[in-house]
Amino acid sequence: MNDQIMVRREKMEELRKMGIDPFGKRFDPTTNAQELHTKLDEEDKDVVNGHVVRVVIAGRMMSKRGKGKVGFADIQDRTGRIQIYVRKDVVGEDNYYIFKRSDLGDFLGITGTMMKTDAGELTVRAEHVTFLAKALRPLPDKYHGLTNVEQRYRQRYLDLITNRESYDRFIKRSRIISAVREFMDANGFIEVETPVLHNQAGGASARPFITHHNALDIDLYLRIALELHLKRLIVGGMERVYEIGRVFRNEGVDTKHNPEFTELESYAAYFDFTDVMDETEGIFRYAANKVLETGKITYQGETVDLDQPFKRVHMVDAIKEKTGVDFWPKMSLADAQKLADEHGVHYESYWQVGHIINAFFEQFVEETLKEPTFIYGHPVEISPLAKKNSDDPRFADRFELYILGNEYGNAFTELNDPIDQRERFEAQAKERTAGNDEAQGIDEDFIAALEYGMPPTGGLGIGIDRLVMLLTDAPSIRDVLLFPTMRPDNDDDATADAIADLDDDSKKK
RNA sequence: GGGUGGCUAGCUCAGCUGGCAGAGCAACGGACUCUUAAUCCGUGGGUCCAGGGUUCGAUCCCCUGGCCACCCA
Repeated sequence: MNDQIMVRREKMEELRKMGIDPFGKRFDPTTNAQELHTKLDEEDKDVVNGHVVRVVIAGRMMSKRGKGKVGFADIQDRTGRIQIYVRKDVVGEDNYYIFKRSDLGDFLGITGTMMKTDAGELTVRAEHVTFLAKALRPLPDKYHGLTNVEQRYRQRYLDLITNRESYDRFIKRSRIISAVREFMDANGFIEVETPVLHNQAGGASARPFITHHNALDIDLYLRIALELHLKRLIVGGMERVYEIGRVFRNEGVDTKHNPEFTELESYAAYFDFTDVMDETEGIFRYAANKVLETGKITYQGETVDLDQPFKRVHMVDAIKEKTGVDFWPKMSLADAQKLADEHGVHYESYWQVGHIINAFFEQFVEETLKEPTFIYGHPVEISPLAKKNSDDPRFADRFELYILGNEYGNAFTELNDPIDQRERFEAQAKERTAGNDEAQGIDEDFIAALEYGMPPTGGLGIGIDRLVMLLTDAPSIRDVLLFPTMRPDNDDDATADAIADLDDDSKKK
């Protein structure tokens, strides 16, 4: 315990002795910082000072400038900051003492009247200061804020207190998600909730987290996608459904990936993937305009106009344009492997032609797609849940949305032929055996659902975190996650982990 | 998985070629009735990420480990 913490504890006891609860009780603010600034910032000093406007505000004291018998402080609430002015001759000796002894970080309630200072700053002239809660630990530097990246993630509350741009970004995140819901609701979709615990991980290519249910004595998987349950609801006749939910993928962590993240998935009966393109454009455009009040955005120094129609390009055409390699002619696996060798594209033994086409796309095209672009016509081999194109069954009626080289969405005309679906699952199972541990298994219950009949359907998945990054100009996914996944930093935890690792090792043996 | 960088007071950061651990903010005491990164005078505050090694002597050099960030695959 350092000196500052000890001093604050002493002050806490001092308050108790004065009959003041250092952790306070219910308080009734009548307004907030933003409302006051909006109403009065533009008014002349004489006008503000000439009228008695009584207000009650509450918040955390962020800075304090005192003279002997008069002091100023900045109070921060959820809407911003407002200065207060406390005079000993106004609030009285005891009350002034409480103000004077309060620390940065303490919560105060102020009853007073509005004024403007000589410098023109809107200020609450206190008539009384109510002590609301003691901060027993000192806040980060009032000027620099908290800059230590690790600490900002581990102790997000400190980041939120001291770094307003971070606070505002999370407010925007909330508004973006609300806007997405508004758009979906307005288009006749209903929001549903499907299980997080799955008997079988499916709907995407990813390694799942495994957990265990004690009473049933079964292993369960945390979902890696929402897809297969939502499509069961289309079978059930709900016609337009969406879910915004957390999915979990047991893979690495970097600036674009967190083990748990938020996905929007929607399914609409009688849509095909071109309708879903329209839907996707609508979501992006609506969210941007609703939250940013413009479709023209800047992300990491690059500008994008979401109000313009998004480009629509077939994957094979995009590859041809960038590399000159033409995958339209029918070719054998050996032909494709030769092309891959010539262009330095790595491939696995179990890959088919389609996998190689996709690898060309990822290696040569993806990062060049700056303008919002729907890349469609993915190879069937990497699209086990998408319907084949009726003119060219090598490709699926599927698209991904790219903006500034990053992927934001994945969608297709859903495969509703249960016979074909079984074959696709079997191909996945074969890949799994061949060494792809991200390939899916065969979901018999899902196939059974399809056998009862699913209407032609268009489905969509959008990474909400990526969307929030784009709209809030955040360089890392961790900047839009309140509590990103972190290793424990506690020594005791580290020891516990080490022991757990030893246990795992002994089990393997 | 590989590479690079970071970890020093509550926070933000210095710390030279290896020679008594530093500043600003914050805190404490004092002065000050329109300040605003308040000012002025004074004071206290350290597991230099951890462990080992080299050395008369290590925040600094070496090794091992931890956590974080960035880049690459």
